[in-house]
Formats: sequence, structure tokens, C-alpha cells
Amino acid sequence: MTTTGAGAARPVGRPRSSQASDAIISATLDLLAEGVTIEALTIEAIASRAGVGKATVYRRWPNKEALVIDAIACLKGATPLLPGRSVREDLVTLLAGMGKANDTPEGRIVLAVLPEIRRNPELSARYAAMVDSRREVIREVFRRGLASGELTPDLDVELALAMLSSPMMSVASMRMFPRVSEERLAERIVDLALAGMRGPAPCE
Amino acid sequence: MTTTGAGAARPVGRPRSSQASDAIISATLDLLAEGVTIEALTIEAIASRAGVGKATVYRRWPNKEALVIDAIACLKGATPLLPGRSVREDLVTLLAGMGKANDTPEGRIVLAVLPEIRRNPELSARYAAMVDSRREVIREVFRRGLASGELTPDLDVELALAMLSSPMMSVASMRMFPRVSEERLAERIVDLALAGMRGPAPCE
Amino acid sequence: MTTTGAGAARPVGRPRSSQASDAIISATLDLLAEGVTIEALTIEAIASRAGVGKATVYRRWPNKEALVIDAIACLKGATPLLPGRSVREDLVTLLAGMGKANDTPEGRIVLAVLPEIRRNPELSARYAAMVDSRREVIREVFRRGLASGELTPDLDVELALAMLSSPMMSVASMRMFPRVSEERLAERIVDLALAGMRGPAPCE
Amino acid sequence: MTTTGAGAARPVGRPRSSQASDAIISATLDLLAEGVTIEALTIEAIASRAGVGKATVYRRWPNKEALVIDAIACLKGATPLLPGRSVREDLVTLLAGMGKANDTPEGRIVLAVLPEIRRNPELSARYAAMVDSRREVIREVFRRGLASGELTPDLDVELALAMLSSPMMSVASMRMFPRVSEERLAERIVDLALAGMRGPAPCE
DNA sequence: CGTTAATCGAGACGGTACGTCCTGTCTTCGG
DNA sequence: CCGAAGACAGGACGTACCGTCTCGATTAACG
Repeated sequence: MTTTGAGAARPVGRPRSSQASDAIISATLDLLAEGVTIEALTIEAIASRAGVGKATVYRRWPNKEALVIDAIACLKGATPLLPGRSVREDLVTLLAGMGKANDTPEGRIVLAVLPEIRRNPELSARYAAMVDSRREVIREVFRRGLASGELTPDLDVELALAMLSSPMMSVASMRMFPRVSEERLAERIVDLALAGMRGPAPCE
Repeated sequence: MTTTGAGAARPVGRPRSSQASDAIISATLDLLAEGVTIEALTIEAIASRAGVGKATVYRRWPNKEALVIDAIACLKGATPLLPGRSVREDLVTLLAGMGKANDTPEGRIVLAVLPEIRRNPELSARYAAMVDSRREVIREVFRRGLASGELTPDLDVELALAMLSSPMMSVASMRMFPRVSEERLAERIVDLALAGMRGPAPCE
Repeated sequence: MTTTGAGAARPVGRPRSSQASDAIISATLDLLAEGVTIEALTIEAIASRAGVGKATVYRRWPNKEALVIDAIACLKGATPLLPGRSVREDLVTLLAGMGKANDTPEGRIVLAVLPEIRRNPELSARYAAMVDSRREVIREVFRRGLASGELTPDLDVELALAMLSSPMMSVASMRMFPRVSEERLAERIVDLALAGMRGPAPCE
Repeated sequence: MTTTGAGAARPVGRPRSSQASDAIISATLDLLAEGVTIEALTIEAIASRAGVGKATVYRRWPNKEALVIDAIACLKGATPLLPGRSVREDLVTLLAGMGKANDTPEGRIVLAVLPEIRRNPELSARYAAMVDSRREVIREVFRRGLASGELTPDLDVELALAMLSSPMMSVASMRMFPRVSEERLAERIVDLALAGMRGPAPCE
């Protein structure tokens, strides 16, 4: 122990190049965005596209799934600006944004990856954490609604979340109403769902 | 042309053995039920398990996905008996059934296959048709509710369907509330959703 | 035994079509002449080329080799006209003919088939019989030479045959002297070989 | 460019294992020696016998033929010791050795492979080079015979070679004289052939 | 003249091998 | 020690033939 002395492991030798890691992540996302299926996605193709040896990939990630998860975690969806005038308006804005995201490259990537996630519990947790950051925005809207009395105080926030986002996702990704705009769909879903969530205030 | 003259094609050569087809489908479902991932599922393993040459598989299906789709189309989920006393009770029964199905071998198979379906539009259509037969039961409940006035006449049935089934599926498959029984979950979802669907009748 | 009474089997049912047999043989020779290797030669290709089902081939020949042997047995090489003026002249004519045959389609077919023959003793015998008919011509020349005293009486005819034909074949098929005509080659081989075969007559 | 600067290419990546190459060659020769036909010889069997992946074979040789050629090039036939007392005695010894070699495993291997060689000109050249080294011994005997006057000065050495070796090979491999020993056959062939090659010396 | 039985073409059958590709590991060299 | 390059054993891919086996439709000769 002649070195730095910090409690952590002392990495000797050449340190890993973060450039390589970035190139690998980018290559993965590129391929995914080009429509390559998860199943058709290949470590060899990723390494070659990243200009990197296969071992450099395997040194960082144990397998394709882990790499893909890390890759999609790097996708940052732009959070839409919320008007903040009412719970309904905010939810419609958020849901419409979710629906539209299905058509962006990022949305397609996430969709492609989704099924693999369900299988691996560890990855599932990491994915949940990632998704949670996006849900947090909706949760915040709910909290404001509860405070303002727009929403009933005994609302189960997590369940309400599912009641809103999962119909939107399934309707949008299945293209069940191809002629209806995302905004209109979001409105109808929010209206239907909110009916059971409204607070007692505006009853009379 | 002195003969039957039927317009149909007369198949020449030895006809395909339906026994082989059945064995292949069974082998596929077996492997899937044993927890083999779609990605890990192998035509070679299927053929070997079915006691069949690889060519016999490829003669019928062009690839794994097509085969898997045909295989799951053979899964017949038992439709639960509906009490029929009220829309709410029926929907709770149906949703609870859907939730529980996630834990059956059939449910796991369908979940494993779902993601691949979204990719291929042709298969997607075939899957939709299959799912539709199960949705039809819910639709029937809706129709009865509309007739009895339990549901508002301007209800969008398809959207309402999505509002019920997709939250149930996502909540159940993600195990978001691991301690709550499927029945209780179903009740809460139905109650939340129905609030926006009730007819004017019980207003007084 | 109510029938014809001949010792032979009485074939009932539809007799085999000799047309089919001929088509199969022709197809085989065609493919061989087009340069298809024995190894690359396929029963399926033969049957398809002959417009015949595979079973029709297998009903007649147990395997590719047997079929090929029967096919080449149908090749009739044109025997060159012999001047008959002297043993030397006749042998040169015959050998030159043998050398030239290497460049004909038939020659190429035989060459292609030769190696397989060495392996199967039964086929080897059939091939020997076929070849023998061509050797018989040379044997006849030898006999005339022995009678006329041109050749030494203690000549081993079979060995002498090998001494003439095998150098010619190997030299020609290996193209060892690409610039020398077959006639010139034949002359030189015959002259070299005849030296040890001459009779005592022209000694003085 | 501060380094060695040799014009040769510097191989990058892990070098090919010569152990694997050797194992592949050995496996090939083993199978051939066990009587497996060239046609029945299988890359898969070779790889498995060599304890090697198929790709490792295909990385080195493009096909079975190329591999087999390389394999037989590794067969070293023991050159018989030559008495050196006379051209005749030496040739008889050599030819008898050639004849006997047909019964050794190596001889059978070469015979099995011969036909394939004739087809591919490139392989043909490589085979010729290999055979040439064995012919060189005979050529040396001829040269000594020319020097000593035992052979006529205008002898065409290459043709003389063919006049001796090809009859021996064909007679031996076809087993035309099954009861005659190789030595006796060799004597008779050499005597017949030498008659046309003798020098003027012993004329008186 | 209708039965009978082997034939025909077509093509499916369980297998085996093909030659390619990818996996995850390993060696090499240069930095 | 990292990095690219690429070889390694293993195994699945989808294709092509093997030799056998149904199919329905002909074809003779027998009865």
C-alpha cells in the first residue's frame, strides 16, 4: 500500500477511457433508433460501430441487457412545461406528451426494450427508478391537486398514476384511435379518470 | 376437364402432417411455459422437443415470431362466470381474472411474447383479433350497462375498455401493490373508472 | 402358379416406364457433361432435370454411384479406324485417340467418375468390363503383331497394354506437355515402349 | 514510424494457434486413414474430432478439398534406400516401393484424394509440386544413368518418368496381377521400358 | 370389363451437414 | 493495466439433400 491511501480500491494501470464507454452507449442507442430489434442487437455490431474491441464492452457490462438498460437510462425526455392553472390541464399536457413520445426515436427505443425489462428483476428495479423520475412530475401535479382540494383527499396516488398513464400508453402504442390527436385522447382519458378523483368541493 | 371442376386448388404431393404441426405448437408452448425467454427460444430446441426435423418447422412458419404467435393463439383462457347482478360486480370479476391470469403459465407466455408483437404489424393484427375475443366479454358487460342505464349513454366503449384493462395489466404485471389481492385491486380500479361512466339514473 | 410358367418372376401392376429410365440417364450425363462434380451431383437435381419424382430414381438405382456407373456405361466412344499397316502405326492412332478423348465431354465424364470407381469393387468390375471392350481393340493389334512377328512371342499382353495406355492417360490428363500434340506424344510413347517388345525378325 | 520498419505485414490481434491447425490436419488424416471417403468426409466430423470449432477450420481453409490437400502434403513417404549399383536395380527398387505404398494407410489416403485434385487447377499445381519431390529421386537416377552412358543421351526424362511410374501405379492400384509380387512387377516394367532407353554402349 | 397392384409426379418426413454469425473468453501487441 | 484486434470453442441460424414415406392419379395384365 504505497499509494493514495484512500479506503477505496486502488486502480493500478491505465484507467478506463470514458470516451470508449460513451461511444458504446451511443452506438447502442443509434442501432436501437435505427430499428434494430433487441434480439437482433449484437454486441459485435455495437463494438464495431463504436470503434471498440468486444472486450472493452464486456469489461463494462456483463451482457446485452445490462448495457441496453444503461443506454436507455441516458435518454432524457424533455419534460413539457406545465401551465399550472388546473390539475386537469396539467394532466392533459403530460399525457399528451407521453402519447407523442411514442413516435420519437427515444420512444421507440424504450418500447423496444420494455419487454426485456420485465424479465430481469434487477433491471426492472433500475428501470422503475428511471421511470419514477418521470412519474414524479405527475405525482407533483397530484399533490398540488390534493392541496387545492381539486382531488379527493383519500386518493391513492400510485393507483391514480396507473389509471392515467397506462391507458394512454396502451392506446397510443397500439394506435387504437389513429385519427384522434394525442391531445384529444389525453383529454378524454383525464376526464374519465378524474371523475372518480374529484374532491367534494365543487359538488354543489 | 371432365371432372369436379371445383374452383379450389387441388394440393398435389404428400399433404402436411397435422400431427407434426401440433407437436411443434405443443413443444413451443411447453418451452415457453418452462420459462424460456423468447430470445432464448430456439427453433432447433423446438424441433428436437417435437421430434421433428427443422425443415418441417420452416415449411410451416417463416420464423420464430410467426410460430410463437400461432402458438399463443392456441391458448384458450377460461372465461370466468359472471354474476350478472351489476356492471360493477361483473367488471371486478373480469379484471380480477385478468390480474390472476398473469400468474398462470398461459399468462406468463403471453407476457413473454407481447413485446415482439408490437413490432410486426401483421402479427399485431392477428394478436388484436385474438385479444378481441376476450375483450368482447367486457364489451358485452358494457352493453348491458348501457341498456340498463347504469352507464352514461355517450360512453366511448373502446376507450372505457382501455381505461379498465390496461391499468389492471400494468399494475398486476409490474407487481406495484404486491400485498393487495387482485380482487381488491380490481375493485379500486373499477370504482375509480366507473365514476366517470355512470349514467344519470342514480342521481336523485 | 397358373401363369406363363417361365421361371422368371411375373410382374403384376403397372410396368416401369423405360422413358423415365432414359430421361434419368440422360439427365445424369447432361449434368456430368456440364461440369458438375460427382460430389456435387444430386439425385434431386437429376430427378428434377429428368422431370421425374425422386422415388422413380430410387426404385431403379440404390444410390448415386450405381446410377452414375449405369450412365457412363451408356457412353459409346467411337473407335478410330485403324490403318492396319503396322503395329506401330495402329498403336499411335489408338493412343492419340485416347489422349484426345480427354477433351471430349465423354472423356471429362469418365474422368470425373474414375475415382469413385476404385472404391466400390462391384462397380469396379463393371467398369473393368466396359473398359475391356475398348482395350480389346488394342489387344487385337497386339495379336496381329505377334502373328506377324513384329512383336516378341513372350510378350505379356496385359502388361504391355498398361505400359502404353496408362502413360498416355496420365500424361494427357495431367497436361504434362501442353504444347505437344497428342499424335506426337503417342508416337514417342509407342516408340519407347515398342523397343522392349520387338520381335527377333528385324534383327539382322 | 520509429520501429523495425520491415516491409512485411505486422499481424494484429491474437495469432492463430498452430496447435489447432495441427489437430485439424491430424483429424483429417485419421479419418481418411480409417477409410472415410472424401465425399463422406465432413468438416463437422473433422472439427469435432480435432476438438475445435467449425469456424476455426473455415478460418484456415475455404473448403474440404483445400484442407485435404494440405493434409496429404504432410504425409512423408519414406524414400527407400537405393543400392546404386545400376540404373535398372535402382528403378526396380523405387517402383516396387511405389507399388507397395498403395497398401499403406498413406497410399490409400492419396488414392482417395487423387480424383478431386484433377479438378481444381490450383490444387493440382500444389499436388504436382508435392509429387515432384518424390519424382526427383527417380530423376536423379536417370541423371546418373545418362552420365554413365547406361541411358541414351537423347532421353526425354519427363516422358520416361511417366513411362515407368504410371504403369506401376495403375497396375498396382487396379490389382491387375494380384498374384505377382511388386518386385516382380517392377522388374518387368523396368525391363520393358528400359529397352527403349538404353545407351549405345552395350551394343557390341 | 372391372379389379388389382405396382407405377407415376409431387412433395412432406426425420435427419445430417453445410457455411455464416454471434457469444463470452482468451491472447497478442502497442500505448 | 487498458485498448483494438481478432482467434478460440460452442452453438443456432436457415438452406439443401438424403433416402423414405404418403398422396391421388395412371396403366397394364388378370380374371
